[in-house]
Amino acid sequence: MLPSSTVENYLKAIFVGETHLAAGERLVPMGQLASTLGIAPGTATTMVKALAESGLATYEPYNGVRLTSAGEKLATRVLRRHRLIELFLVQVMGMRWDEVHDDAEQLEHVVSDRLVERIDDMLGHPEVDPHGDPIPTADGKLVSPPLATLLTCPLHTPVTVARVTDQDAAFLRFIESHDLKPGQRIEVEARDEVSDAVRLKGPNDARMTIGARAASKLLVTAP
Amino acid sequence: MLPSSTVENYLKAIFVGETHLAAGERLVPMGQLASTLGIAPGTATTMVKALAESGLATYEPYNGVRLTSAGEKLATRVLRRHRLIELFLVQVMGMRWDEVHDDAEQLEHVVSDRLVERIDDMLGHPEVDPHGDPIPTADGKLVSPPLATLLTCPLHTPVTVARVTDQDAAFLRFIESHDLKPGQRIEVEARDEVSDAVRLKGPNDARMTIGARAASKLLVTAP
DNA sequence: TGCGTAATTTTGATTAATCAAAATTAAATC
DNA sequence: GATTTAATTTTGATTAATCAAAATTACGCA
Repeated sequence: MLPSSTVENYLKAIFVGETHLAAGERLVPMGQLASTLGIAPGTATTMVKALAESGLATYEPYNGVRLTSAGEKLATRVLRRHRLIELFLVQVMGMRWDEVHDDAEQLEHVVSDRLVERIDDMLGHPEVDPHGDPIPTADGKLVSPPLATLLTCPLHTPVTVARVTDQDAAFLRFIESHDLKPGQRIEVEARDEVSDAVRLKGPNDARMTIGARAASKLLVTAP
Repeated sequence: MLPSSTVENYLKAIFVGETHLAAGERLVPMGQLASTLGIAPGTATTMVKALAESGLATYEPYNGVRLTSAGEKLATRVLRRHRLIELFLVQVMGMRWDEVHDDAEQLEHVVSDRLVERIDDMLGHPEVDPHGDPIPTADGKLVSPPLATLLTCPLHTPVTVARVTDQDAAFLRFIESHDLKPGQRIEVEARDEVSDAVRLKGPNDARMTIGARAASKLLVTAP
């Protein structure tokens, strides 16, 4: 029984939910799952029980859900397709990086393995998508090196933007227009708790100040 | 309310069903619709009533179904996407013409208008897909010049293969391996009712004999 | 013109995915 | 520790799409 688009979306959401878990936590809460999928809480409960029934997830009532290795395998397959498609749409189809997410969200559920591998070949087996998100290998392996954010990296030290963890189009356009896309060398000059702000020196020594919430979405390579 | 994949498939099936109708007929019979969609007859009846309800089709109980102009418009949009995608998969992705149908069948329901138009631009606004099927324009116009088949074209007269009206992979590979793809110049040398056979002279003066059923699937431009 | 066959429609059920709202459980506060 | 609050689960319904099998209608033919 191959998974429906709905099941694939649940698996993906649980998978990324797990990666956002605080250290030590092991289960994604139902409420979070429901809200990232935009469904009613009761629906999530019902569906997760079904996932557990078919061996794709482990469900602990009132505590949350976690993927089994079978579930993880499927989830990384979906992520692989999604990220390869995003990169394909940018590199080959000439679309902007802020407009490919929705298309990829649909296409990821219908592209054949044959087509995905053609895309992978055509792109030269890339390791990351346009946002810097790592692309799982065909056999489900996903390496995501631990990265600092602009809130945690050292001050006055050049770092390279590696990843932008927000797919919102307006945010992505902001990042692009301020030369903060993955690959750019930047430096944090100051952080201020009170004003909730982070001052940066971008490429060409451009100065800018962004909010802490935005800063936390920019991942950079340690020094 | 945008149409579901299922509705799009019904519209497409009715549309092509209409084109296969004998001259003078106006309605696609339910049985035919059900069998091309691979569903039970009762299901087709139920669904077609719903299509009529939403103004996409005209339904005459016991007689059949026909698209309204609204239904036709949607059907040609789906056909446009399908055919552009098939050509894209062959031309850009380097897939074989006999393996693109199934992918296109899925992709046609999820590609955005933006992506379709990118594909159309990239291909230079093509008029036909790899099988010679005409591609509807963005505003729903579809011109399909009346073509002869290898059963109806004049004997001993060079003609050009224009269209292959069967998506079966094995059949398409046969056509390709005998140099009978759209664009090739060929000539019918003889037809025999009794043996149900058609003798052809292909490119490079290659001789071959094919069955009438196969011959009827090869459309050619009048002399 | 009536009868049998074939096509079509109805009927009753099923599955997947969903919601709203009620009921329950766990956590947090006092 | 008792009580309020927040999260979660249950319950009862709904919608889209489907099937199998029974009932009906139309059509060809003798």
